[in-house]
Amino acid sequence: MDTHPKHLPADKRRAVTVESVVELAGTQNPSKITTASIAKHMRVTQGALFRHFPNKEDIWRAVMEWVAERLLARIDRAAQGIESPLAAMEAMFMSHIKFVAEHPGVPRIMFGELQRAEPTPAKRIVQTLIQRYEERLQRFIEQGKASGELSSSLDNEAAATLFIGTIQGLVMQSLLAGDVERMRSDAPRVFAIYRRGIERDIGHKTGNSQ
Amino acid sequence: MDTHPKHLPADKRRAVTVESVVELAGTQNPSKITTASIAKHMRVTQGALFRHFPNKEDIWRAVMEWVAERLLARIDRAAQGIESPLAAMEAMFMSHIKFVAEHPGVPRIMFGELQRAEPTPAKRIVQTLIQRYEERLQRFIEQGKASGELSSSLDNEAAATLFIGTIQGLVMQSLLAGDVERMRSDAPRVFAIYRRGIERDIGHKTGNSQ
DNA sequence: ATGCTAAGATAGTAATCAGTTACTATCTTA
DNA sequence: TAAGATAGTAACTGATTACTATCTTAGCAT
Repeated sequence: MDTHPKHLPADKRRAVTVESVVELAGTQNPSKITTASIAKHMRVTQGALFRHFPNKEDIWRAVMEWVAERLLARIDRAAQGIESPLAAMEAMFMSHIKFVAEHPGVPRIMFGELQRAEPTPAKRIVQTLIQRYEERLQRFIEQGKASGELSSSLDNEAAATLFIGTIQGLVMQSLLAGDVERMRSDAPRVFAIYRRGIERDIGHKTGNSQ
Repeated sequence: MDTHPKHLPADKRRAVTVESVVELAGTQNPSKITTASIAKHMRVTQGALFRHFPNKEDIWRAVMEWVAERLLARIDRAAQGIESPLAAMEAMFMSHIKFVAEHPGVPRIMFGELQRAEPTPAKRIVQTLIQRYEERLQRFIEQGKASGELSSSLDNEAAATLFIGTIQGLVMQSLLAGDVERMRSDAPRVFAIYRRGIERDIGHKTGNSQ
């Protein structure tokens, strides 16, 4: 069981490359990831990368596809089979956080990509990812309104924006602190406030009696 | 009135440099800002920059100081003289958004700096900025609880995290869309949900009667 | 006017980057 | 088992980077 066979079929090698980039992004600024550092991480010479990718931009495109695919699959699986729309949204939220905690490089990559002014292929993919994410959210929000779980006066778009923004903010804060675990522990507490902001306002017990 | 005098006193030149970087970051990836591009933007040769800054890192440090100073001043001024803690928080929120909309380079710079793994001087400054920001929020949250505007069962830390996260998410979305104006128009709608999440739950009219 | 000095211009440097080239090793299959 | 296809290596190239050494001048005090 050699863990580092010299020769790999092209598709395997491409997969290894993408995973290497995701791993590297977990410990360093994505814009500082060079083809040389990627190659070193996967124990291959720098030139070998260009046997499998026409250029570096295409490596980033492949990375973003990997991310988008996995993330959407995770949140879809998390929400699957849950009756309550609000509970489904919570499951989406938590699974998203879990995914990011497992791959700390992912938010770095996404934030980095969104910085770009020019519309790179990778940026395109992030944009459609968020678009699809919002579609899913909108559906749950509609259902939630219909079922009476969510406030009927709720601003759908704003609610979706805030959902994603909440995650982004949470992730950003833990990147800042350099503490991935904080993200996990803060997630339920922060979602509780978001939840309170969108749900129908019956059943709250504020306990404020002053 | 020559707008481009050849020689400037050192402090003026440093100020011009910082402003140039902020402007450049408004239209391009901060990590792609080179000393040459900064110099070109301010109509000076590249080498001239190093008469006023020992190295590039120190330019970024100066930029971050500029940002931190201005942003804190703006949100403090916005909240000044407002009785209601909740209203003060709303004013902080809106002035922050306004500041970012005026300087689209600022979030790019901050996000970019937070990406860094190594603790650069500039990153340090962002960290203390957010720390001070949170202090101010905590104060308003405490006051809000005391005055009965905010839910007494509110999780202070989570509320502060979400406040900042909400802004970050909002800004990120508009960076993504490449539309700064969207940020301005979405801000009140998104804040409304956040507000609902933290305030005491009397007086809501959901209108949900199904 | 004159001389001094801070600010800028000019023209470099070494390091690093993505991408290329000529060649070699390994796998596959007829 | 020979031959073609695939994957990898080593060394390189031109472009770009932050930074520097040396020369020039603008603008000020006297």
